[in-house]
Amino acid sequence: MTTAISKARVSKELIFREAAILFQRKGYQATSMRELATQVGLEVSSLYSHIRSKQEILERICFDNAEQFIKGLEQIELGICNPASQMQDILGLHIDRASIDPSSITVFNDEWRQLDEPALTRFIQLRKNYESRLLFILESGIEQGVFKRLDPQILLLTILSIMRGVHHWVKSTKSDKAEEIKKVISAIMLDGLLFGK
Amino acid sequence: MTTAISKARVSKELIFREAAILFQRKGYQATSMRELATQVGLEVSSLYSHIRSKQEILERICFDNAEQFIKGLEQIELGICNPASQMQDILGLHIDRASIDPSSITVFNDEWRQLDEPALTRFIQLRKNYESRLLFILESGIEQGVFKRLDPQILLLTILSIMRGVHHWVKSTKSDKAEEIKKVISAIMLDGLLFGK
DNA sequence: TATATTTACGAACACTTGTTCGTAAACTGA
DNA sequence: TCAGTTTACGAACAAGTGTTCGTAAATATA
Repeated sequence: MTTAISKARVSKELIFREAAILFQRKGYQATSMRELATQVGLEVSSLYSHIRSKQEILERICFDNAEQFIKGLEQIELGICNPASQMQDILGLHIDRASIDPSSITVFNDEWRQLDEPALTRFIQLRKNYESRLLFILESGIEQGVFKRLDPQILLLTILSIMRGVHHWVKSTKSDKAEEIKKVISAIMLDGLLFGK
Repeated sequence: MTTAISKARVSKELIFREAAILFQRKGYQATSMRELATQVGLEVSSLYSHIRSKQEILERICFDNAEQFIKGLEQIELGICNPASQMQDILGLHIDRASIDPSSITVFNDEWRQLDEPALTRFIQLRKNYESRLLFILESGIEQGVFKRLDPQILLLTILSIMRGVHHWVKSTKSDKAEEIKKVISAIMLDGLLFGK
């Protein structure tokens, strides 16, 4: 009867993807569902045919990424028990993930505080667990004499800081040179940094 | 006539201090003026006897810190023109400021995106200027053969990442060991990092 | 084809947001 | 003491928030 213009239907995935981009640009709180709707090409209320709530989007982004990192770490832990190469692999893991999906990672890094309870506590728990496993590798490396004898806690935080920053310069460096970045950071972190030649 | 219970009057400074703490904990957008009011011990409307707007608070926090860093950098630039010691001083500058006022620095680092125009553009401009001056020091160091010949852009971003993370572990490390942190990070950044002995 | 399920919509709701206004109290300086 | 200024308050406002609901169209299933 009416002209049958087939409206391009929208997938759940698209919503999460666009949400990640908006959350990255403006932050979770500053992004409205109406904004997300127009970005996706829907009316606000239509979003709720796909998702339960705004929080659900944030939770999915955060915990999906958490899962990826945990799985990656498990692989590394099961590999050769060599702290130096393990650390290098962990660097690679973070840089790769930041390259693959920068906006999602940014939300994971910066917006997890906006999680409601009980998700927030659960997330922090995962994070703590992940970090303590990194700490273990660092301590092992120190004990084995392969890492310098520095405060492992501070070492850990330094490394995490660098990794939390990777997504920033995935964008600011022109080409898609994840490999280049990996090389430079490894050079800085492992081989020694600036000084000398 | 009535019982003269003197209401403890509130200073502008207190408002900015408490705001920084709240903005740090929950983010700028997630912090309401009503929340800030009760934290300060006032009713909402009373806040506006002291400040013009919520944005003004954020602007002041961001630009005050920017000014501090710029002034600090100027001092360093005017000092001995030795890239290695200059970098060390810059590390010290960031660590000191993060130790002195962690919440303010956190807002400066993480919440500046919530600035409205035209403050946002102005802030980004300041930041760009600051970073390009750091880049210059790095490039000088490379040219003089005192830094390794690595992509200075990536070097810069790595260093900035570390500094953006400092405020996190000022809290998580027990004692107030800014000096200890300075030593470890310098060791990592300048002398060489993990490997070897 | 007819039926059931998924997706899209407009309107509305209850609530929170930052901010303003008029006014009264508290303080300051003479 | 009195005038003038600063500070605090309650009430209210307009705008924006996430979300719900009933319904209709589109798609899938049979």
